[in-house]
Amino acid sequence: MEKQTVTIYDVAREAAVSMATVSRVVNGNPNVKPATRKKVLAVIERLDYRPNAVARGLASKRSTTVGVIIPDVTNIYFAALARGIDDIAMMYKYNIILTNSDDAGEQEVNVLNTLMAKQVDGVIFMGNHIDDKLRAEFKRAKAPVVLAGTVDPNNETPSVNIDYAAAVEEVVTNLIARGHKKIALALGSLSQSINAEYRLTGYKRALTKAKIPFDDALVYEAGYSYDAGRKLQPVIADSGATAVFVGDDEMAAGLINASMESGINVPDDLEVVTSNDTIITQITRPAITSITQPLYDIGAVAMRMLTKLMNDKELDEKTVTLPYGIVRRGSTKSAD
Amino acid sequence: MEKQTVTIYDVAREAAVSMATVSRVVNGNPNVKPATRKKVLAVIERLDYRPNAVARGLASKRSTTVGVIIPDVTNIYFAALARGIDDIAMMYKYNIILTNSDDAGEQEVNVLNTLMAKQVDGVIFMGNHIDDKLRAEFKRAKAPVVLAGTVDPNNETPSVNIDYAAAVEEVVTNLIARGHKKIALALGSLSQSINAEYRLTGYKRALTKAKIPFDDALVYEAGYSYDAGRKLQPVIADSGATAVFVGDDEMAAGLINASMESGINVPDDLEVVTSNDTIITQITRPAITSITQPLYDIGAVAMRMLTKLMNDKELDEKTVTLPYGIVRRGSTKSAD
DNA sequence: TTGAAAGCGCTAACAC
DNA sequence: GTGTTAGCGCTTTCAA
Repeated sequence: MEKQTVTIYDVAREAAVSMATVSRVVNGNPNVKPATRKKVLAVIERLDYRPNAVARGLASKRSTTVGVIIPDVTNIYFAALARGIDDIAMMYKYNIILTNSDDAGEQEVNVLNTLMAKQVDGVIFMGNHIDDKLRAEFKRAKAPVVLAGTVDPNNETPSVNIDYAAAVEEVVTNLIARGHKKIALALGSLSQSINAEYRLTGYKRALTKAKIPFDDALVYEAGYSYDAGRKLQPVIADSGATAVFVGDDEMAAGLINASMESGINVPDDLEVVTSNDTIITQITRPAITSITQPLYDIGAVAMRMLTKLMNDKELDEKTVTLPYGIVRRGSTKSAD
Repeated sequence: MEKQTVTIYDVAREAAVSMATVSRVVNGNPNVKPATRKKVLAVIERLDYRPNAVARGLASKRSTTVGVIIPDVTNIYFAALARGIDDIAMMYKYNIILTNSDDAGEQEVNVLNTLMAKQVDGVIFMGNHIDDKLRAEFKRAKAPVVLAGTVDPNNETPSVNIDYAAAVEEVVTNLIARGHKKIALALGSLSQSINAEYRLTGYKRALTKAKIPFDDALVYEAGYSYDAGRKLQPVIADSGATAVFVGDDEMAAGLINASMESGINVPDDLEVVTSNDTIITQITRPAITSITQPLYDIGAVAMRMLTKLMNDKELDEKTVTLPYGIVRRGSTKSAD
């Protein structure tokens, strides 16, 4: 299996120039006489020389790879961000080391450390919660970190998001306007700040505006999965809620399917609104009214910010808030 | 932003041992006196020393990273494989450089080359088609390549798959047994061998067994997307087909939703069977009968094979065929 | 415009 | 059990 490898030194010898010159032509340095460049290029071609990025990384202290920490590639929401990240990374000649963290703090720290060991030039972090431990690691890291679709309540780390609180507030306000008094909130764990500090906040703001008392019995912590949604359905049915805002599309799909199966009509008996506008929202019947987010762009913008940081440029704004929307589909009754 | 970096040399000096000894304890080499090890470990702790994986890679010629080429992370099917790959990689202390190829030959070749430049120890390739150009690159690569969920008709590259032809044959045979004579085949491009040489083959075998003449007007090349499925629906409706086998779950979902909306009942007027048993198949109404594949395991097994190859071990079998199943859901009529 | 030479931080013989 | 010494393949001053 061992194939001999041709190095910059071989090229230099064959072309009768120095390694430095070869390095210059490989790196597009303009200070090379066209004739020399041509000669070197010919030898490179003939020898099929491929620069060794690892050696280059060691010498230059830049690996041209960035780490991406994702809860789970299999999660449609985060996968969409990842695609935006990779496209922009590629555009800037970076590669992505992708690692799943399962949203587990310990794993996130481990992964971050192995990424640093691999000398990534930067890191994009996606997750549902950032605790002090993680924040400390970000600070300690010698490469910049940008959050994508991930909130840091302390606002210490640059990030790209939508205004989750405002979006939820708008959704719930719409629901209230249509007469709902008991609106359930189906979220992931409240230990995650996106839920506890943003979605819940938006929800409460809407209630307050409408002078509806907050009832924490209507707030449910479940998992972000289809089955979690199904399991939650009877619980929500018992609560007497007539509408529900859900934090994850798959969960919303499970909730809707289970409702319809048990004779609870969506939207007549229960209106459902979800969060991420993934393809799931179009596939269910009824289709799901959802907050819309520029998923791809969240990733893309985060990666753009990271490239700036990696080149020691200043960020125009540390916290980028992209616009959200709300798209009405069959899971809610038509506008009033 | 520059943080000074502590090297193996610093540790050696502080611990009053040689670099070699530090290297040994870092790498768990047993040939170190416990007392020495302890002393070194203490210094490592105190200095917060982190080995530089790039330097290690250059010196040892092993980067402990593998390249993963995926058509699109956003594709639920491939994402599921990717998760299996990453989990096993992590288990073996490898990291994954993930790159999207959009199934485009040229991009696949580029990406493969940059992965090789980064000195990956191996590559997992996922895609819908392998042409001669790509095969040549695989051969030329100095790191082993394993295909996951991807067929090489020439069988030159190690791979992990299910028996697509047999699965489709079984599906179509079942359909025929229930009285269908006109069964459509909704696939991706026939230039992709998984379609042209496997699914189509299985389809034809089933027809032949039942002495039903093959009609290529019933074979449709569409895209692997929800919208492609929707667009295909009227075409299939016009064909007079009473059943259809679909090559992608999202496409099947689009086909089903569009059918129901235009008054064609699934499964009464049109039975639908799909290929990948992703979560999509449970979300639609009716839910979709599907071939089941051990998605995660396809990735996991491929990665296991790759670890063997990377350690110059022999493969028990070059082509691994994992078992498939068929799960009946609402998009087909109940068993006869 | 080009070359010489000194590393980058680590591993891997080899010697002791 | 431990140290010495070459590199790994490249970038990057510094001189020329």
